[in-house]
This record gives sequence, C-alpha cells and structure tokens, in this order.
Amino acid sequence: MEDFKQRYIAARKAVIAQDLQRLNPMQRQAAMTTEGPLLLLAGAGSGKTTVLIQRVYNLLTYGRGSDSDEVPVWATEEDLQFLESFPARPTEEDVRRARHLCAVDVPRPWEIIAITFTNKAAGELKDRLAARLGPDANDIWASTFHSACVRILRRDIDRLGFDKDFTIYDTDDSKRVIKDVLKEKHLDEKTYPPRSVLAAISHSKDQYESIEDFAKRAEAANDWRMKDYARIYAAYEKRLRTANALDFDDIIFHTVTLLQQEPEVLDYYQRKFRYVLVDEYQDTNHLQYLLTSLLAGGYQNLCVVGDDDQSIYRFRGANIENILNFEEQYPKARTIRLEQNYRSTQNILDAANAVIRNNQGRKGKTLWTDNGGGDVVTIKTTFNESDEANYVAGDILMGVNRGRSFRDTAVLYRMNAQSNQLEYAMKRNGIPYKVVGGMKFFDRAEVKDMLAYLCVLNNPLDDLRLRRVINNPPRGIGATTLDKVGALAESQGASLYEIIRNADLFPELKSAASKLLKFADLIDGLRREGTELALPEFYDAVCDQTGYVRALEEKNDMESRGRIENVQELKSNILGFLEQDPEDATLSGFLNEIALYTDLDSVEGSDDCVTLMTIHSAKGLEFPVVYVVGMEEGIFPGSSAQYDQEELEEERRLCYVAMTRAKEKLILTNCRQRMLYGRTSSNRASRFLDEIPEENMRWESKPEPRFGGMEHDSTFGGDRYEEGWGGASARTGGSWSSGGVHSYRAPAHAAQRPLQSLQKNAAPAATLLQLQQGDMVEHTAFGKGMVLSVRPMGGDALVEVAFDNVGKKKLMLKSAGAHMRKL
DNA sequence: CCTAGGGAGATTTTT
DNA sequence: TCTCCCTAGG
Repeated sequence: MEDFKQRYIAARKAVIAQDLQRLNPMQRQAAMTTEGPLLLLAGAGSGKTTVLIQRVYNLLTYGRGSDSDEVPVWATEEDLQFLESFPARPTEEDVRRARHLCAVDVPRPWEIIAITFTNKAAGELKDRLAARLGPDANDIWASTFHSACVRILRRDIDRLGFDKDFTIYDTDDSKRVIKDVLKEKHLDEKTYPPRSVLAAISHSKDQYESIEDFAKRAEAANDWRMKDYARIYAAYEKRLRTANALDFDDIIFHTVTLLQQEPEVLDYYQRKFRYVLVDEYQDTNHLQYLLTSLLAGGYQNLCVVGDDDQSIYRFRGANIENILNFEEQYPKARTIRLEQNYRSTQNILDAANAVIRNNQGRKGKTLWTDNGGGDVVTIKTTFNESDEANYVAGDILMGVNRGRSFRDTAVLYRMNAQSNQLEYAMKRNGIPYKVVGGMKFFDRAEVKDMLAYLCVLNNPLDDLRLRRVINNPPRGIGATTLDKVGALAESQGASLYEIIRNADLFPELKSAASKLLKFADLIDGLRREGTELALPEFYDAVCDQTGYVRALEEKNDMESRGRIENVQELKSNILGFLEQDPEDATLSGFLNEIALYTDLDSVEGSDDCVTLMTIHSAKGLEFPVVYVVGMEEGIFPGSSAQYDQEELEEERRLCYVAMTRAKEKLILTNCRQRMLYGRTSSNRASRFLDEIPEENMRWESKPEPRFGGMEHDSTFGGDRYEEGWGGASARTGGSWSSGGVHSYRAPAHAAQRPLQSLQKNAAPAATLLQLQQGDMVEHTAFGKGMVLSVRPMGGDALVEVAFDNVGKKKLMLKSAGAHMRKL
C-alpha cells in the first residue's frame, strides 16, 4: 500500500513535469511548487513571467497535484500503470485521463490573485494568461496592488465611514490640497515644502502609523517642524474625508485597516484567495507587505517572485528587507533560484555579475547563459557630455550601417537631465528617437480638466476638482467669489457644491449668485442626463454643454487644436474601457480605472527609433544594443551615495539593472568634464567600471575610425585632447582610480587647457565637408542621397538631404558630416 | 485672464 | 544651465 502511494506520487509528478517540459529544471520546479510560502529568486532575463504563467496553468489544471502526498482513494493499480507508462505523445483522451488522475483539489480561477506593480505588467500578465488558459483567465485577479485594493474597498469601504463611490487623488491633487491647507493655516511654502510634507505623510502611511502616532512621534522628538507637519497632516486627512477622497497610499492603507478591523471581510478574502502571487516583490514597501500577509494569511499559499539585486526603488519606500527576510518571516518557505539567463551574452553577464558581487546585502545569485560569449563590453571615455552624445550617435549610425535597426538600441542614463545632450546629438544626426518619461497624456491640462468635470459629475462633493473646472472655460466666477464660497463651506461644514447650489440664500454672494446657480444647474442637468445616456454619449454631452471644447475652438490656434485632439483621445479611452470591462461600464468605474492608469503602457512604439530613458524606466525591458552614459563618480553612483553604504548598494543594483538590459552589445561611456546645473566638474570614472573584469571589457578611448579613410574626421574635441590626457592608459596607469581607492589627480597641464579654447580649435571650418545644393552624398547609415539645401546656422549648417531609401532628412553639418562623404 | 519675468531647485517613479 | 511655478502687472 505504501509502495503504491509512493509510486503514484512519483508518476503523477512525472506526468505533470512532462506537461511542463518547455521549462528548464529550475523553472519547472518553481511551477510545480504550489503549496505554502515560496520565494522565487528570478534573475534578470530568467523567464520569470513564463514561470508565473506556467505555475498558474499548473494550479488550474492539477491543483496541488504536483506538490502533494495525497493519493485519491479511488485510484487503481491500472490508473497507476497508465500514469507510469504515459506516452511521450499522448492522445487527447490520454491527456484528459491524466488530468483527471493527477488533479488534486483544483482551485477556481477567482481563487487566484496575482499582484504586480504597474498596470502595464498587470496587462501583460492578463494577456499571457488568456493566451495560455483561454477565457478562464478573465476570472483570475491579475492586477496591481492599487486596483486590487480599490476593488476590495469598493465593496466594503462604507465600514470605514467612506462612501463607496470615493474618488482617488493623484499626486498633483494631493499637492494641491497641501497647498490649500498651508494657505489656510498661514504657513509658508518655503518652510513647509509641499513635496516634503507629502513625503512625510506618505512615509508615515507606509509604516502604517496612525495620525495620532505621527503627532506623538513629533512630540517625542520635540521637533517643531514635525509638529507642524502633524497639524498639516491632520487637516489634509480631514479634507480628504469630507471630499470622500483617497490618495494613493490611502488605497492600500485603508484596505489593510479594513482587513484588520473587520473579521468578516478578512475571512472572506482569506478563504477566497487560496493562492496569492506577488511579482517584483523586491519593490514592495511595508504597507504592501502587511497587505500581502493579510491576504495570504489563510492558506499561506504565498508565492513571491523577485530579484533582490534589482531592488531600485528604496527612495519611494521599497524595502529590500521584505525579500531578504522572507524566509525568516515564513519559516516554512521554500526558495528556488532561477539563474539561467536567456537574454544576454556571457560577457555581459560576467561583467554584471562581477559588479553586483560587491554588494553585501543580497541573497547571492550568479547568472549564466547558453548564448555564448559574444562581444566584450565596450567602455568609452570622451572629453565632455557633448562628445559623449556625439560618440553614441555616431556609434548608432555605424551599427545601422552594419544592418542594425534604430529600434534595437536604447540609451540609458541616471538622471533625466542627461537626456538633453543626447537629444541634440540625435537631432543633429537625423537619428529618429523617442524619450520615455516626458509629458504624459493624463498629465496634460486639458485631459485633467475633462476628467475633473467627470469627477465632479460623479461626485459633486469633490471640492478639489470642482475648483479646477468652475471657471474653466471662464464663467465670470473669479478667485474672490470662490474664496467667499470656500469660507461659507468651511463655516457651514458643507461642500463647495452645496453652497453653490444654494447661492441665493447667502447675501454675501449677491451678484455672483446667479452665475453660481447657473453652474449648479449645468452640473445637475448633466448629472440627470448621465443616468440615461451611455458613457460615450454622455462624454460628448459634457464636452458640449460645459462649453469647454467650444472655448478651445474659438481660440483656433495650433495649441488648441492639439488640445481638442487630446480631449477626443480621451473619448477613445472611454471606448477602450467599455470594451475591456463591459460589466462595470459606469462613470465611476471608468474614473477609478483612469485614476490608477498612466500611459507608461504606451512605451512600445512600433516606430523604428532609438529609445532614450532613465535606467529606472528601463527595468524589465531588453534591447540588443544598450548604451549607458555618464559612468562617473558623482553621477552614477550619485554624490549622495559617496558616503552612504546603503545608497551605494542601491546604485550598484541600478548599474546591474542597466547592464542586464543588453542582449548583445553593451557600451558604457563616461567623460572627463561635465556640465551639471551650470557647473563644470571633472569626475572620476565610476567605480563600477573598475569592478568589471579586464577580460570582459575593452576600454576604448579613441573614437572609432570614421567613414573609409576620411581624414577630416574630428567633430568637436575629436582625438585631440586624448593625447594630452593619457586616454586609454588611465585605467592601468591608476591615476584615475585604482582598486577602490579613488584619488584623482588631474594632469598638471589640465588647467592650461580650458574648455573654451579647446572647442574653438577643435572644429576648424576647414575640416568641414563642403557641400552645396545638388551634391550627391553617401551617409554611413542612410545611404546615398542628394543635397536639397544648405543653410548656414551659427557656425554650423543645416543640410537637407533626400536619401534614396529613407527619404528627406535634416542634418547638422558639423555632426553629420563625419558620417557622410561627397560622391 | 493671460504673460512675462524672477526665483528656487534640480536623482531616480508608480499608483 | 534649465525648467517649472508663482506672482505681479497689463
């Protein structure tokens, strides 16, 4: 009997393993470990999402069959033999029978929750689950922390004294409220920067600290500023309450409170979620940790996936200890490491491994790959940031010349401020590019305006949004009137809307009363229509009746036209929402969705262009060719990391993330002189460069040879300064940096070579390509073309060329000339 | 209500 | 150095 049991369990595992044969052994083990706490340490590019999908598939197909000692009482010897001799190529009937024999207590899709951080990640997860599992996938809770919590709160938040159709304030809204509070309390924005106040509030909420405890902490520390923060915090919170609003932290904070205070609710969700998965666990903060423990507290089937080496969000509260201490918090936890990398070459991985090895606070992993050695990592030192950008641009063009596409390439930097020079270089050279992280669709004023209208229509008590729209378009309701209304609202304990609705009852408002009532009528009228119209038609009515779009039309300039387009674009968002979620096609449903949505989701453009972004935004992405610029002490690692070990380790993880984005080619650059915040400074080479083993890198200091033997190849500083500065020998010479001790000595003659004179000498007009209209040229990347025009522009020239293959392009002669020759 | 100009402040970012 | 935000003035 015992023997039968053992054999059955083994055979069952083997059959399930066969179903998961596309996974490597570690991945398969991860997918088959279904019960109890599981820590899945998934290195960069190790196929983490694939494992997650397969794990859910396994759960929904076999339940705990792959991870259980139970044998069905009805199982017969014949069943066992069937499993033991399961064919490599089973028929459909075989599969059906195997599933029946192997399944143990299969959960329903809605008993599984998979939590991610971004909407993008949640969307991808949903899509891939749907592709693997079909319609069942729709019932799995695959969502972000925030949207899962909103869903929970929408059911039961009335138990905490909020209305169920609460609104969500984004960071800007919160800031607005803080500013209002400061004004009301006659506190100075300079002494109490709203940013800092919000950061303190957010931090407090993250620690799951009550307002009272915050105040007590301030008392105990006897810190007058903190005490004032506590007062501001209290007023802020009161305002959110009366507006029936939650800020981003509240969404999770109140969910935790709800679960802790209401045993019925807790019990409901603990029974419901038999399996809990959390992705990017290294990015969770304390509050999210609390939430996770509560949700998984029933069955304890908690699988967290993450990579301690990629924890790069400490500054916003991410607590790397969550993942480092998981095994202590869950003593029964099992740990599985995914170390096989499917993305990069071994040289890139060796370099990245060597860098991250210098960190103390880590679990320890070593990535390896079957992909082969590939090219060594290139390190390039240039004179200043403009040269650096030119080098990157030139190298990209050369890559294109060898058959790469622009879209294969990403340029990563530590700070957004670094993108400027790069953008210029791309523009000058006619390289198509996009910058990730600029102005976002939902941050645009007109989009926010329309959303504010919808918020007010959904919830007229929303004072904040009401203020935004009441005089937009102008309705003759100015600041003075609003101040009076605000004061009345305060003294009556009512909302702005309630005062406005009854404006004729207040003599103070006299002349403004009719305008206010008219606005209230507008809101009420639209609200009535809202009960009858479908969402898209309702939106049209709002655009029309508020006069918002008409005001833009009357302006009739370029900018307004763009704005109208965005207002219309918002309608397609509504349509998209309806398609995706037809059941919850209400206004408040849409607003809730939108409040948690940012347009990072649109990162993958199909256009063939180079991507410029910060390292942070690059996390999770991959590119065949990756440039990381600004590898300098003071930049990367940044200055605040110089004397702070924790911070330094975070920067090193960031470096690790940057390096592991590259599939085939990784190029790291730095420069000797950089202008930052109006100051020029000489920075030592980043210590991270020293941490890369010699055998995996090549420190290049000379610019790559340019187009077939052209002599006049110096763009700016060109090679010139290299001689004076010692160039490539810097590393071995040790004057820049040697073995962790960083004592930089500037070469003695550096002072005699100011940047100014150097630049003047560097690009003498004589070396420039002489071009005129009608000339035929050949460009490294764009091929042959004809010069359409040459227009002198401030010591340089703008050349327009019609290329045979890529069409017309405008190029700057000084930069592009180096990649072009006259035919 | 809009615009220009001064002043401050400037890692990194999602929800 | 650049950019954003507030304020003062038209």
